Amino acid sequence: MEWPTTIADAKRLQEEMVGRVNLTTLARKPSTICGVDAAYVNGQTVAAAVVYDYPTLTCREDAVAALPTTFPYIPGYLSFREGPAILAAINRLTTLPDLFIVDGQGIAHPRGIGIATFLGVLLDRPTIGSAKSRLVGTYDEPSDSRGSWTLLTYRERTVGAVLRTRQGVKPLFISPGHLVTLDEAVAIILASCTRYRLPEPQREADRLVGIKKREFPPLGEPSSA
DNA sequence: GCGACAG
DNA sequence: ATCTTGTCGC
Ligand SMILES: [Mg+2]
Repeated sequence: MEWPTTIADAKRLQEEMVGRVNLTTLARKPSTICGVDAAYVNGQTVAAAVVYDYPTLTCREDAVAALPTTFPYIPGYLSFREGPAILAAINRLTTLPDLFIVDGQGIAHPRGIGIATFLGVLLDRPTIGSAKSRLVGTYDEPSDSRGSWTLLTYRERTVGAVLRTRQGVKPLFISPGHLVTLDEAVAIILASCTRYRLPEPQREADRLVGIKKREFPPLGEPSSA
Protein backbone atom coordinates (compact mmCIF):
# COMPACT_ATOMS: atom_id res chain seq x y z
CA MET A 1 0.00 0.00 0.00
CA GLU A 2 1.06 3.58 -0.61
CA TRP A 3 0.91 5.78 2.48
CA PRO A 4 -0.26 9.38 2.40
CA THR A 5 2.45 12.01 2.70
CA THR A 6 0.42 15.04 3.69
CA ILE A 7 -2.02 15.57 6.53
CA ALA A 8 -4.72 16.48 4.02
CA ASP A 9 -4.32 13.14 2.21
CA ALA A 10 -4.16 11.25 5.50
CA LYS A 11 -7.39 12.88 6.61
CA ARG A 12 -9.08 11.95 3.33
CA LEU A 13 -8.01 8.33 3.74
CA GLN A 14 -9.39 8.24 7.30
CA GLU A 15 -12.71 9.66 6.18
CA GLU A 16 -12.88 7.09 3.42
CA MET A 17 -11.94 4.15 5.69
CA VAL A 18 -14.21 5.02 8.62
CA GLY A 19 -17.12 3.88 6.49
CA ARG A 20 -15.79 0.32 6.55
CA VAL A 21 -15.60 0.05 10.35
CA ASN A 22 -17.69 -2.78 11.78
CA LEU A 23 -18.40 -2.83 15.50
CA THR A 24 -20.43 -6.04 15.71
CA THR A 25 -19.85 -8.90 18.12
CA LEU A 26 -16.76 -11.08 17.77
CA ALA A 27 -17.37 -13.74 15.13
CA ARG A 28 -15.58 -16.33 17.27
CA LYS A 29 -13.64 -16.38 20.51
CA PRO A 30 -9.97 -15.64 19.71
CA SER A 31 -7.47 -18.41 20.34
CA THR A 32 -4.51 -16.11 19.67
CA ILE A 33 -4.18 -12.41 20.52
CA CYS A 34 -1.33 -10.12 19.50
CA GLY A 35 0.06 -6.98 21.13
CA VAL A 36 1.72 -4.38 18.90
CA ASP A 37 3.76 -1.26 19.69
CA ALA A 38 6.46 1.00 18.26
CA ALA A 39 9.44 3.06 19.48
CA TYR A 40 11.79 5.55 17.86
CA VAL A 41 15.56 5.71 17.63
CA ASN A 42 17.88 7.57 15.30
CA GLY A 43 15.34 8.26 12.61
CA GLN A 44 14.02 4.72 12.66
CA THR A 45 10.64 3.44 13.86
CA VAL A 46 11.02 0.02 15.46
CA ALA A 47 7.84 -2.04 15.80
CA ALA A 48 7.04 -5.36 17.44
CA ALA A 49 4.17 -7.85 17.34
CA VAL A 50 3.92 -10.43 20.12
CA VAL A 51 1.46 -13.32 19.88
CA TYR A 52 -0.10 -15.11 22.86
CA ASP A 53 -2.45 -18.06 23.11
CA TYR A 54 -5.78 -17.02 24.59
CA PRO A 55 -6.99 -17.32 27.24
CA THR A 56 -4.01 -19.26 28.59
CA LEU A 57 -1.70 -16.30 27.86
CA THR A 58 1.23 -18.44 26.78
CA CYS A 59 3.66 -16.60 24.49
CA ARG A 60 3.60 -18.13 21.00
CA GLU A 61 5.86 -16.00 18.79
CA ASP A 62 7.06 -12.49 18.07
CA ALA A 63 8.38 -10.42 15.17
CA VAL A 64 10.17 -7.09 14.83
CA ALA A 65 10.62 -4.65 11.93
CA ALA A 66 12.19 -1.23 11.46
CA LEU A 67 11.52 1.49 8.89
CA PRO A 68 12.66 5.10 8.54
CA THR A 69 10.43 7.50 10.50
CA THR A 70 8.72 9.64 7.86
CA PHE A 71 5.48 11.05 9.26
CA PRO A 72 5.54 13.51 12.22
CA TYR A 73 3.56 12.96 15.40
CA ILE A 74 0.31 14.88 15.14
CA PRO A 75 -2.57 14.05 17.51
CA GLY A 76 -5.21 12.31 15.40
CA TYR A 77 -2.72 10.93 12.85
CA LEU A 78 -0.70 8.35 14.78
CA SER A 79 -1.65 5.67 12.23
CA PHE A 80 0.56 7.24 9.62
CA ARG A 81 3.56 7.49 11.90
CA GLU A 82 3.48 4.01 13.43
CA GLY A 83 1.27 2.07 11.04
CA PRO A 84 3.86 1.22 8.36
CA ALA A 85 6.39 -0.30 10.79
CA ILE A 86 3.73 -2.14 12.80
CA LEU A 87 2.28 -3.73 9.66
CA ALA A 88 5.79 -4.74 8.59
CA ALA A 89 6.26 -6.53 11.91
CA ILE A 90 2.86 -8.24 11.62
CA ASN A 91 3.73 -9.43 8.12
CA ARG A 92 6.73 -11.25 9.55
CA LEU A 93 4.58 -13.41 11.80
CA THR A 94 4.13 -17.06 10.90
CA THR A 95 0.35 -16.91 11.26
CA LEU A 96 -2.08 -14.01 11.34
CA PRO A 97 -3.43 -13.73 14.95
CA ASP A 98 -7.17 -13.79 15.70
CA LEU A 99 -7.16 -10.39 17.40
CA PHE A 100 -4.84 -7.41 17.93
CA ILE A 101 -4.37 -5.18 20.97
CA VAL A 102 -2.96 -1.86 19.77
CA ASP A 103 -1.17 0.76 21.89
CA GLY A 104 -3.47 3.70 21.09
CA GLN A 105 -7.11 4.53 20.46
CA GLY A 106 -9.75 2.58 18.55
CA ILE A 107 -12.88 4.59 17.72
CA ALA A 108 -12.22 7.07 20.56
CA HIS A 109 -10.82 9.47 17.99
CA PRO A 110 -11.78 12.83 16.39
CA ARG A 111 -12.93 11.09 13.22
CA GLY A 112 -13.72 7.71 14.75
CA ILE A 113 -10.64 5.98 13.37
CA GLY A 114 -7.67 5.76 15.74
CA ILE A 115 -4.70 3.48 14.96
CA ALA A 116 -6.40 0.34 16.33
CA THR A 117 -9.45 0.87 14.12
CA PHE A 118 -7.31 1.82 11.15
CA LEU A 119 -5.22 -1.36 11.39
CA GLY A 120 -8.31 -3.49 11.95
CA VAL A 121 -9.93 -2.29 8.74
CA LEU A 122 -6.70 -2.76 6.77
CA LEU A 123 -6.16 -6.28 8.10
CA ASP A 124 -9.86 -7.15 8.20
CA ARG A 125 -9.24 -8.50 11.69
CA PRO A 126 -10.63 -7.80 15.18
CA THR A 127 -8.66 -5.06 17.00
CA ILE A 128 -8.89 -3.29 20.36
CA GLY A 129 -7.46 0.13 21.22
CA SER A 130 -5.60 0.13 24.55
CA ALA A 131 -4.32 3.65 25.30
CA LYS A 132 -2.45 4.87 28.35
CA SER A 133 -4.05 8.31 28.18
CA ARG A 134 -7.04 10.12 26.70
CA LEU A 135 -7.25 11.63 23.23
CA VAL A 136 -10.91 12.69 23.21
CA GLY A 137 -14.01 12.30 25.36
CA THR A 138 -15.24 12.86 28.90
CA TYR A 139 -15.54 10.35 31.71
CA ASP A 140 -15.88 9.80 35.44
CA GLU A 141 -12.89 8.37 37.27
CA PRO A 142 -13.40 4.63 37.89
CA SER A 143 -13.03 3.42 41.49
CA ASP A 144 -9.63 2.15 42.58
CA SER A 145 -10.48 -1.55 42.47
CA ARG A 146 -9.26 -3.80 39.66
CA GLY A 147 -11.94 -4.30 37.01
CA SER A 148 -13.76 -1.06 37.79
CA TRP A 149 -14.65 0.93 34.68
CA THR A 150 -16.68 3.90 33.46
CA LEU A 151 -17.90 5.00 30.04
CA LEU A 152 -15.88 7.29 27.77
CA THR A 153 -18.23 9.67 25.95
CA TYR A 154 -17.53 11.85 22.93
CA ARG A 155 -20.11 14.02 21.17
CA GLU A 156 -22.94 12.36 23.09
CA ARG A 157 -21.78 8.94 21.98
CA THR A 158 -20.18 6.10 23.96
CA VAL A 159 -16.81 5.51 22.31
CA GLY A 160 -14.97 3.49 24.93
CA ALA A 161 -14.31 2.68 28.58
CA VAL A 162 -11.86 3.89 31.23
CA LEU A 163 -10.67 0.68 32.87
CA ARG A 164 -8.73 0.10 36.08
CA THR A 165 -6.64 -2.94 35.22
CA ARG A 166 -4.88 -3.05 38.59
CA GLN A 167 -5.45 -1.40 41.91
CA GLY A 168 -3.34 1.68 42.56
CA VAL A 169 -2.48 2.47 38.92
CA LYS A 170 -3.82 4.90 36.35
CA PRO A 171 -6.65 3.47 34.25
CA LEU A 172 -6.41 2.46 30.59
CA PHE A 173 -8.57 3.95 27.84
CA ILE A 174 -10.15 1.04 26.03
CA SER A 175 -12.11 1.40 22.81
CA PRO A 176 -13.23 -1.06 20.16
CA GLY A 177 -11.08 -0.99 17.08
CA HIS A 178 -12.87 -3.22 14.58
CA LEU A 179 -15.05 -6.36 14.60
CA VAL A 180 -15.58 -6.32 18.40
CA THR A 181 -18.00 -4.68 20.84
CA LEU A 182 -16.97 -2.49 23.75
CA ASP A 183 -18.00 -5.14 26.28
CA GLU A 184 -15.93 -7.79 24.55
CA ALA A 185 -12.98 -5.41 24.38
CA VAL A 186 -13.12 -4.68 28.12
CA ALA A 187 -13.46 -8.38 28.96
CA ILE A 188 -10.48 -9.39 26.81
CA ILE A 189 -8.27 -6.60 28.10
CA LEU A 190 -9.06 -7.37 31.73
CA ALA A 191 -8.47 -11.08 31.18
CA SER A 192 -5.08 -10.22 29.67
CA CYS A 193 -3.91 -8.04 32.56
CA THR A 194 -2.44 -10.60 34.93
CA ARG A 195 0.69 -8.89 36.27
CA TYR A 196 0.91 -5.30 35.09
CA ARG A 197 -1.19 -2.29 34.22
CA LEU A 198 -0.89 -3.21 30.55
CA PRO A 199 -2.26 -6.40 28.95
CA GLU A 200 0.49 -9.04 28.78
CA PRO A 201 0.81 -8.94 24.95
CA GLN A 202 0.99 -5.13 24.86
CA ARG A 203 3.41 -5.00 27.74
CA GLU A 204 5.67 -7.53 26.01
CA ALA A 205 5.55 -5.70 22.68
CA ASP A 206 6.53 -2.50 24.49
CA ARG A 207 9.40 -4.24 26.27
CA LEU A 208 10.66 -5.99 23.14
CA VAL A 209 10.68 -2.78 21.15
CA GLY A 210 12.75 -1.18 23.90
CA ILE A 211 15.34 -3.94 23.64
CA LYS A 212 15.50 -3.97 19.85
CA LYS A 213 16.08 -0.23 19.76
CA ARG A 214 19.62 -0.78 21.01
CA GLU A 215 20.49 -2.44 17.72
CA PHE A 216 20.17 0.86 15.91
CA PRO A 217 23.26 2.90 16.85
CA PRO A 218 23.69 6.60 15.86
CA LEU A 219 25.08 7.24 12.38
CA GLY A 220 28.86 7.26 12.62
CA GLU A 221 30.40 10.72 13.03
CA PRO A 222 32.88 11.41 10.20
CA SER A 223 36.07 10.08 11.79
CA SER A 224 39.02 12.53 11.81
CA ALA A 225 41.48 9.68 11.17
C1' DG B 1 -7.88 33.07 18.21
C1' DC B 2 -6.93 29.79 22.35
C1' DG B 3 -6.30 25.51 24.54
C1' DA B 4 -6.37 20.26 24.20
C1' DC B 5 -3.81 16.84 22.31
C1' DA B 6 -2.95 8.66 21.53
C1' DG B 7 2.48 7.85 20.79
C1' DA C 1 7.67 8.91 22.05
C1' DT C 2 12.31 10.60 24.31
C1' DC C 3 15.73 12.72 27.80
C1' DT C 4 16.95 9.95 33.07
C1' DT C 5 18.37 8.44 39.40
C1' DG C 6 16.54 8.39 43.06
C1' DT C 7 12.52 8.52 45.67
C1' DC C 8 7.79 7.56 47.27
C1' DG C 9 3.44 5.19 48.01
C1' DC C 10 0.45 1.09 47.31
MG1 LIG D 1 3.63 2.95 22.16
